[in-house]
Amino acid sequence: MGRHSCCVKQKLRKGLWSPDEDEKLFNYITRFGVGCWSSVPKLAGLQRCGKSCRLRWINYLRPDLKRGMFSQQEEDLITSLHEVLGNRWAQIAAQLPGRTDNEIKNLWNSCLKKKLLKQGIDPTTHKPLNEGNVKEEKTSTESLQKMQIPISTSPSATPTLLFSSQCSPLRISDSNSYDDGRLAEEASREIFMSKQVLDPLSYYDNFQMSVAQNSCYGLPVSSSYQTSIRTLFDQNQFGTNPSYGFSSMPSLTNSDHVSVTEFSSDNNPSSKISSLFMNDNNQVKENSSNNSSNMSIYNAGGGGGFHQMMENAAGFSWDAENKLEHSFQFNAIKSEDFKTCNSWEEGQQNLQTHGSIDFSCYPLTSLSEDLTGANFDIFQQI
DNA sequence: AATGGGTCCAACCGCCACATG
DNA sequence: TCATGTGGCGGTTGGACCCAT
Repeated sequence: MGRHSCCVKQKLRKGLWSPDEDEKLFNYITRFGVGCWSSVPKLAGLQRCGKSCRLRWINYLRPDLKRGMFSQQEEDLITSLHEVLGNRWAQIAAQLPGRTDNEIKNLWNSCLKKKLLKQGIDPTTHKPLNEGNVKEEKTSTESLQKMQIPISTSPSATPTLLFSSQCSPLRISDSNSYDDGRLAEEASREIFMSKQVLDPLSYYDNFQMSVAQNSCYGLPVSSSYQTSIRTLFDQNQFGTNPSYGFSSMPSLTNSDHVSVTEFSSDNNPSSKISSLFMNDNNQVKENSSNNSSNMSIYNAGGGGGFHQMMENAAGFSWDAENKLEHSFQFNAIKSEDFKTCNSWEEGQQNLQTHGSIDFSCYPLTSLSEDLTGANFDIFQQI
């Protein structure tokens, strides 16, 4: 137990991934998706265990990753979420589109913890250090109760975290069971702590109302924090495009488009990939279809989301001699090629038929897998 | 220039939960 | 019901990098 059987096999590489390995994995996943991670290394020609491949994809190669520094707003959000959720990094990451649990965990351990300590706040209890030992046991549950967040250990459900439009208390929706408007506290407390899913559509719609009521997560929110969150959402442009449904693949703002263009004009190999994507994308008809897969969402709203993905893809930090430029074989993706598919197999079929990538059919991970499902439902309903 | 300490982060490890036969 | 395989998560670590001396 513990060590996966695939890891026991001999001659499996460990340690840092080479650009060549990244390339193989990326090419494989983008072409065929992921059916079973344990079979990926073999099929992709990698001397790695499936677990390692999965981690690499999740934490580094996935196109919807937001790379770069954390904004102050993101840090604030992480701190707030940590106060409520503790070290449940995957759940925290689910609230931060494009960020991985590993990334957030690292940020917490290297920066945020220290920041709080400097401010005289116990990073574990989020109480002033001199009060840290007092009523420590109450902290987490109190916060949860204030926020009307159900406490649970059940891992089965995948509810959606919503800002209520009617009132500040948090509501939980698993998109099936709780859409009758019951308050979270009426719903099972078994759910939220086990797994929460951000429903970006409801999230933003309702967020606006919550902000108007000076509340967030059912708690009073300072104006500065509201501003922070507001900015965070603005950055992700949820509000400007009704087609947005995949929060882990945020859109670019107009300025982002400019930056992409500029970025593409230099001689950076990565930017050449970006340029390649941009060229492909320029051929894409900008007709967003709401009855579409998540991938098609990239095309929605002037292609912002698609650009974001491409920018992120271009943002792979290959070393100076990276071979992406000539070795990655991305297929031109046309919007009409994107069909809603209900299974991985179907996605494979589409892939073979259209030669395009449909990420909605890919098993995603802690950050986005739930979003995928949630948003898929949303788009089916629209 | 060499080196030692600190920081950061990608990746690994160990465990748990769940699915399947 | 049990054994086994796999995915997912949080904790930990090793090495690359940075900076002061």
